[in-house]
Amino acid sequence: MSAAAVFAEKGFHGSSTRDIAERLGIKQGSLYYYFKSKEEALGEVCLFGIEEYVHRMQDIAASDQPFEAKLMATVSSHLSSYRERNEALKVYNDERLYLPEERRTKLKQLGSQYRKQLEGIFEQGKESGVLRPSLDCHFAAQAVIGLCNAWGDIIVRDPDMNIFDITQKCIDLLLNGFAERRKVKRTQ
Amino acid sequence: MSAAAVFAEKGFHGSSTRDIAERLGIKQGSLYYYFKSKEEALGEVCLFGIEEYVHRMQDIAASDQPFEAKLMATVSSHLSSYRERNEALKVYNDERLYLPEERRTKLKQLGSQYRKQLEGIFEQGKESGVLRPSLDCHFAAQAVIGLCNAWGDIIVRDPDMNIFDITQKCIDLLLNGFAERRKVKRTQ
DNA sequence: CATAAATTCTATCAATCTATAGAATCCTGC
DNA sequence: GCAGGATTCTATAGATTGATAGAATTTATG
Repeated sequence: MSAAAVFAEKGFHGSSTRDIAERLGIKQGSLYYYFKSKEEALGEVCLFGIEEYVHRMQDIAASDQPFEAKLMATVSSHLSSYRERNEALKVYNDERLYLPEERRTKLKQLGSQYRKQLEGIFEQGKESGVLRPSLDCHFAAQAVIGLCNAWGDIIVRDPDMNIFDITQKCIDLLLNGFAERRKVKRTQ
Repeated sequence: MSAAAVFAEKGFHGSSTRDIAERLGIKQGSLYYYFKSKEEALGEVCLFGIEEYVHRMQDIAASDQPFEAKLMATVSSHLSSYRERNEALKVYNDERLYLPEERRTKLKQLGSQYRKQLEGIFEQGKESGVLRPSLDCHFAAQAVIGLCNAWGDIIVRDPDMNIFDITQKCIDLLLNGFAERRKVKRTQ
């Protein structure tokens, strides 16, 4: 379903049904064989984008890996999904608020499921002693999502960007921050 | 100029000139006494948003403060600008790409000026020994901007959010990350 | 008050939009 | 090759859009 590409490029209100039909190689009227309305099409694109996204997170959260590996997998999956030009995720991020309330309930549920699972990963990191006990896991999860989406937007517009490099730097920021560590002797 | 509020809520293409006029308390046709076109109105809103934003950064960068204070001021200024419902900044972030190339040159210049000044602040942090010498200042600046915009979007939608709390946590993330520090003895 | 300038209004045009209806075409299985 | 469903087409309705023109009104200035 390649209406996603048009919505991603021009936004929901900026995309006419003619634009979408042209991308699909059919005429405008033929669209309504597939969709009851343009709004329904947006709903399906958003759902497709978030579903793929959530499924990957489910696999990561359920896997038997240490915290660091899960965080790495999360960031890597999130960023590479933009490189693969998964326009649907961008559409979910940018256009879902234009959907009427009834059409957003499923999206909201999936979105908060994703966030909660990411929070769970941070809880695991705390329990294993890798993360500070005082860490606000809700803040942490939102920060990861926000950071990845921001870099995702940059990646989408610059195909020459080195995703592996950015992934590494994001992980490093999330774990260690930018500050210099003082020279230390370990006590244990 | 309160077209900003309409653009921020409904997006550029989702806002009709009638919507904008209604918010201003005038009739649709009267708009064109002020704007040559709807696009020109968007350009002015974007410019207003980024200009205020850049001016604050200029003051911070030029000020005589240590690195940590400048970083704090940057994040604080960025986040509180969303609390003050500076819709124009949101419009700049979300809608500027719908402007034709010629109208975007000034915006691009201001945007990269902001980013460069923020990079300069990180350079200062490196020179003063607070930040790691290996830090990629371009990455760092983009990360700060992305993180603040992501939290800005959340703040705009939830007026009960504690901005001071978020500012603190963002600074803490940027400087120290989420990981636990091992127990250490300082050698110096 | 009178004149001019600034501002807003009404009315309207031409273009574009979403959506529908029914005809035309394509594909599949017998 | 023919029947029938699936898919696409054309044509069009009805609403909304951005923008313009000129009249009406308000505001400022002498």
